[in-house]
Amino acid sequence: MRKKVTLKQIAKELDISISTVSKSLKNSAEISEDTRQKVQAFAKLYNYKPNNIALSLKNRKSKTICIIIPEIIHHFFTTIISGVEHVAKENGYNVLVCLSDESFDKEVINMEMLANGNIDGFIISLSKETQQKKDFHHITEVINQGMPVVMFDRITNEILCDKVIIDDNLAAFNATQFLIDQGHKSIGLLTTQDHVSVGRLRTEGYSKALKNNEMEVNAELIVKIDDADDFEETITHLLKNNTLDALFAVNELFAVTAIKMAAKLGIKVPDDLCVIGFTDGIISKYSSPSITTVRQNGEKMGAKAAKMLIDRLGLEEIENEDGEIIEHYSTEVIETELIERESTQKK
Amino acid sequence: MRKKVTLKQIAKELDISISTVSKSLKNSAEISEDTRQKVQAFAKLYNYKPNNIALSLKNRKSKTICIIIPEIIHHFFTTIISGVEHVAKENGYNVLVCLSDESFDKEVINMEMLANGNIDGFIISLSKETQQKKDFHHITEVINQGMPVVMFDRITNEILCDKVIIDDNLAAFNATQFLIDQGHKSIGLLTTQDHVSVGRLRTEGYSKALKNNEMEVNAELIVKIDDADDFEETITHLLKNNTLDALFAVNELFAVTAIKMAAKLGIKVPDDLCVIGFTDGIISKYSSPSITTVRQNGEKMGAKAAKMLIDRLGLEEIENEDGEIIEHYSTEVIETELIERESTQKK
DNA sequence: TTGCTTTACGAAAACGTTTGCGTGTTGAAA
DNA sequence: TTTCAACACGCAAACGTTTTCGTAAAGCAA
Repeated sequence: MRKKVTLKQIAKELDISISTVSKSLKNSAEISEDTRQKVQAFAKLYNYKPNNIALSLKNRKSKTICIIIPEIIHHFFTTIISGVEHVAKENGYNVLVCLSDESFDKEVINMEMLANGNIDGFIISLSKETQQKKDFHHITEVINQGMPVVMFDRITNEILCDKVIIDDNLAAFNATQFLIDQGHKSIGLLTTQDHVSVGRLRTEGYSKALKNNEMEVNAELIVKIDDADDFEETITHLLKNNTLDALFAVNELFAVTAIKMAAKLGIKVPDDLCVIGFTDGIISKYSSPSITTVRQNGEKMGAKAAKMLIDRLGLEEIENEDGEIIEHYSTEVIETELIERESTQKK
Repeated sequence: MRKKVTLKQIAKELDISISTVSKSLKNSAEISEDTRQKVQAFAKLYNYKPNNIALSLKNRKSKTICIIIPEIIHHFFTTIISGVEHVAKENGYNVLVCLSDESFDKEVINMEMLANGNIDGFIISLSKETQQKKDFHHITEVINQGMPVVMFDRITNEILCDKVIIDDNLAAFNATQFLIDQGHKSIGLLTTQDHVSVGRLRTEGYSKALKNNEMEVNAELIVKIDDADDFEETITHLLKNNTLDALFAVNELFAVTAIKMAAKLGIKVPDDLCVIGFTDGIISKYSSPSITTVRQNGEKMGAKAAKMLIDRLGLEEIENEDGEIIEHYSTEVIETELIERESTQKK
C-alpha cells in the first residue's frame, strides 16, 4: 500500500524546503531549472497530488456545492441533480446530495452541518414540512453568514436569494386552456394541499383558465390530495360521482393513477376522458396510453440553478475586494411546454 | 452579514488562549468552571461551530463518501443513492454523487480528483465503457492508496474489494423458469451486449433455465441490444418474425417498449404474449398492463454498500494501530424476488 | 520558609498547502 | 576591491482545529 505523498515528504527526500517543492511544482520562476525538473520528476514518480482538504482550508472554499431535495425517488428531482452535476463538474465543483425526506428537521440539520466549511453554497427545494411551517430561519441564517443559496421549484417569497422556477400558474393555465380548446366542458383537477407552493399555483392557474372562459369553477371537481390519503380511493370517488370529460393532474403520479382507476371503471382514455399530467417523467412517457403533460425541464432548471450559484461564488471574490457587497438577486423562470401524447384528443 | 466566528476570534475577544477556548468548549476538566462557562456562553451567543474542513485536515478524514454511478436518470440507481444516503447520514457521513455518464474517462477523472483528501471511500458501479475496456487501474490505484472501495451491481472480478450484487444469473433463471412453469414454450430474450456484466449474467440464467427444461436455446429469439441501436425497431423485428408466447427483458425499458411495440402489432399482453422485466421501477409499476418483474432492491443494495464501506472505515483505525492490515473482503448477495403483475398469466 | 502537589492556563506542534519576504551566494559592473 | 543586482532558495505565517506538554501561581504540609 503506497500512501499519498506530501510536499513535506518530497522535501525531506530531496533535502530541500517545502516551499521550494511547492514552487517547483507550480513552475515558479524563482526556482532554478535544475531543481524544478528534479522535483517535478520526483513528484511524478510518486504520483504527487495536492491534498484538496488542505487547499480548501487555505483558500477557504471547498469547490463543493450541496443540493438539498425533498426526495430523490422522483424523476423530476433526479433530472435536477443531473443538470446540477453536469454544470458543477464543468466548473470544477463537486456535488453533495442531501435528502430532507420532506422533513423540516432533516433540512435544518443538513444545512447547519454543512454550512461550516464543507461547502460553498446551497441549492435547495423546500420540504413540504418546511413549506407548511413557514419556518425558514435555517436558510436566512446561512445566507447571513455570506453563503449563497439558490432555491428552485418549491420556493418561498419570504427569502431573498436567487431562484429558479417555472411559471406554475401559467403552465397550469395553458394546460387547462388546452383542454378547453379541445372542447372539454367538465374539467376536473387533481392537486395537492395548498401549502405545497407549486400545487397551489397550479390550482390557481386551473381556476383562472376556467374563469377566463366563463366556465364555472366547481369545487366538487377539485380534489386536493393529502400525502396520507389513499388517493386511488379518492380519485375513484371523483370519477364515479361526476361526469368529467377531462382531468388535469398536477403531477404524473396522479395522472397515471387516474388513468388506471378510470380503466377499472370502464372509462376509456382518451375517448371518454382526456388527461393531462405535470412533469415530463418516465411514467408519462411509457404508460399506455402515454400521457399528455406539461414538461418542466428539470435538467435545465438544475443547470440554471447551478450556474447561478457558481456565478455568485465567482462574484463574491470580486465583491469582497471592494468590501462592498451588491446583492442583486434574480428569479429565473424556465419555460414549460405541453407535450401532446395519447391521453388527450379533440372532443 | 455575520461571518462565522473562529476559536481565534473568541480567544482574542475573551483575552485568553485558543487552547483554553477549545478545551472549554469540550468541557475539559483542565479548565476552571468559571472560564468554561464564560467561553461557552460567548460561543453560544456567537453561534460558534467548528470548521469541518479544519477538522478534516486534522483528523485526516472527511466524513464524506462518494458514490459514482453511470447515470442518475435510472430508477435503480436512484434507489441506490437513497439507500446510501440514509445509511451515510445515520453514521454522520455525507454523500458526494458523481456521474460517469457511462464514460471511462469521467470515471477516472472523478476518482483521481476525489481521492486526494476529499472523501474517505468510494461506492461505485462501473460504467459500460469501463466494463468494455476492462481497464480498472484507477480503482486499484485508489485501493492501493488505502482508500476503501465498495463495488455494486456492475462489478468486476478482477478487483479485490467489498462488493454488493444480486445473483443476476439466478434471478434470470428463476424468471425464465417462472415463464416455463406457466406453460410458455417459445420464450424470447431482450438483453444487452455481453460486455455489460449484469446483462451477460442474465442471459446465462435465461439459457440455463431453458436447457434445464430441455428446451432449445434459439439464437433467433435472443436480441442483444446495443446502446446505439434503435431498439424499438429491433424489438418490433423480433416480435414480427417469431411467434413468441413469452418474453424476458433484462431491464424495464426493454420490457415496456416490447409491450408497446406488441400493442402496435396487435399482440395483446398478457393474452398473446407474457412479459417479465427486470428492476422494479416506476415504469413496471405504472405501465398498463403493469409489468411482472424481478425486483432488485436498490435501496437495500445501497444501504448495504454504504454499511460495508463505513464499517471498513471504522475498522481501518483499529488496523492501523497494530500496523497489521487484514484484508478480508466479502461479497454480499442481495436477494431478488419476482413481483407478479398483469403482464404475465398462465397459458 | 521550604518543598511539594494541584490547578489553570498558554505555547507549540501537527494536519498539508501557498506565498510574501528575507537572505546568502554569485557574477558583473564600477 | 567594492557595490549591487540577480538568482535560488528557505523561513514563517496563514487557514482552523486539537492535543500534548510545559509552567506559573496557588495551596498546603512540614
